[in-house]
Amino acid sequence: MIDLDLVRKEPEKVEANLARRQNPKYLQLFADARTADAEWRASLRVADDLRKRRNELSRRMAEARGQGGAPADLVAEAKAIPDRLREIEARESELLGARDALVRRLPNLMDESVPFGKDESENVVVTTWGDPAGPVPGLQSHAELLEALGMADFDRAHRTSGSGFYYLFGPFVLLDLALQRFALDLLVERGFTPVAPPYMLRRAPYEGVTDLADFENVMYKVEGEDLYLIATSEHPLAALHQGEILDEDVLPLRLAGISSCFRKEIGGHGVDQKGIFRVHQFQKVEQFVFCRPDDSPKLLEELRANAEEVFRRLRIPYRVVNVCTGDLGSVASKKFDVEAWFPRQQAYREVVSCSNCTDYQARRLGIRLGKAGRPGKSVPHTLNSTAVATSRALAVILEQYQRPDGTVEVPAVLQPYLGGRRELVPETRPH
RNA sequence: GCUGAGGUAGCCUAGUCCGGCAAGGCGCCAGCCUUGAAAGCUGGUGGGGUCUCCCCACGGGAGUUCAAAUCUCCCCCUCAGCGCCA
Repeated sequence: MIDLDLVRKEPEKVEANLARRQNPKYLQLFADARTADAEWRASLRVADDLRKRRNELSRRMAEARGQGGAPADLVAEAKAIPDRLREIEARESELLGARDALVRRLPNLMDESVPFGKDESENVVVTTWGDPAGPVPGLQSHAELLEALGMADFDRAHRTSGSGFYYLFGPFVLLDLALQRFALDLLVERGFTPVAPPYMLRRAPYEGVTDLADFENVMYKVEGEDLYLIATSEHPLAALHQGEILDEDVLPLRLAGISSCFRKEIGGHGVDQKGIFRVHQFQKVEQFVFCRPDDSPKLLEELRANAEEVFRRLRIPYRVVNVCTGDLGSVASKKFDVEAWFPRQQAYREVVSCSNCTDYQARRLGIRLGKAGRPGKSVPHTLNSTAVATSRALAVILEQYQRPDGTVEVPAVLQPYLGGRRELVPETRPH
């Protein structure tokens, strides 16, 4: 949620920022929000005047209580107020509800360095690392390869759970765990605290952290409970300090979340239909930060550097793009994507998303900055970035480290986590 | 799941039985005092507005009433005990 005070005091600035999104619906939303706010404030004055009169009369009647009672005309006036007030207050709360609903739907204000563009094709490449290999004849898709290795079963998973699910087996499961532990160790080395969060959240905190428009499309709801499966550990990490006052002196808080992630909407199909690239469930190690407002640009670079380091150590070629105005979601103020090179597809595909959400999530979650136990008026900033999502990273490893004979080299940095195992070779499962 | 106790400002608490301007403490801020600090003293310390004044705010909502933290109803959450359980 953006700062209502800013909407009132510097509407031109907010409007200009929203205009860069090139989506007329936001400008309309903004205009509607301002109108609703003005109407609510006008209505509030009328109600305030009436409440003032009621309080006056009420006070005088209390004073007159022991002295023969209040004059009849006062009583008559007082008795007439509640009905009128009920009507005005109903209108007032309706206007306030409408105002809040509109304001909450406004997207975050974008950082000035976000490049102007219409969609993801206009994201701006800011860094490239490694050599993107040319086409390799006979290179198998990660799904085919996994099945040939005997380390995944997609058909049975589709039967038991539907498409977008998978069974993994044997050493590949250990590789998944190795990747998580590798990323987590890297973050711990850099001052992050590992966090194992709840995998389900109530709706109220969830509304604080996500784009509400996406909510119903993405979230799995637990039937009969006010609980939703998390789409990323970013969400419970952000909600960790819901309603609290964070002491400036303890910031920044660097958290490394580790969890399974659950998503209903998994996007397009085609080349990814089978496999682990687009799935309903995957593991992710996530970086999350609460910080002072001034520090968030610097921390965005820090998170991005950590994410890049994961892929450098894995020796996976990648590039980083600065996500343009037309492709930026509604929560982030600025976002980098790290895109790994998938040789079979001859394309860079997103493996990391690294965002500065400024005060947008924190304000919705009712988190305030404070000092020495005293609440202040400002709101901390939050940032998040993938360290590694194992589904995507494993998919790219299977393409990059695949050998012509159908075996797979284990990336050097992961070997210590696998007891020194250096390759994946076909296995016969006893079932 | 059952039973019980709770939810009041940044924190802790009183007020609820019996309706009438939300009291006190801690912490924090400012001033005085001091070589400096502590202590002490004085004042301030939720949100909003048409800002010497007024309105709102006691978990949320509805109701009764001239008037609700207080009475009635519904709901939410937390804790404790019991039950179940990897």
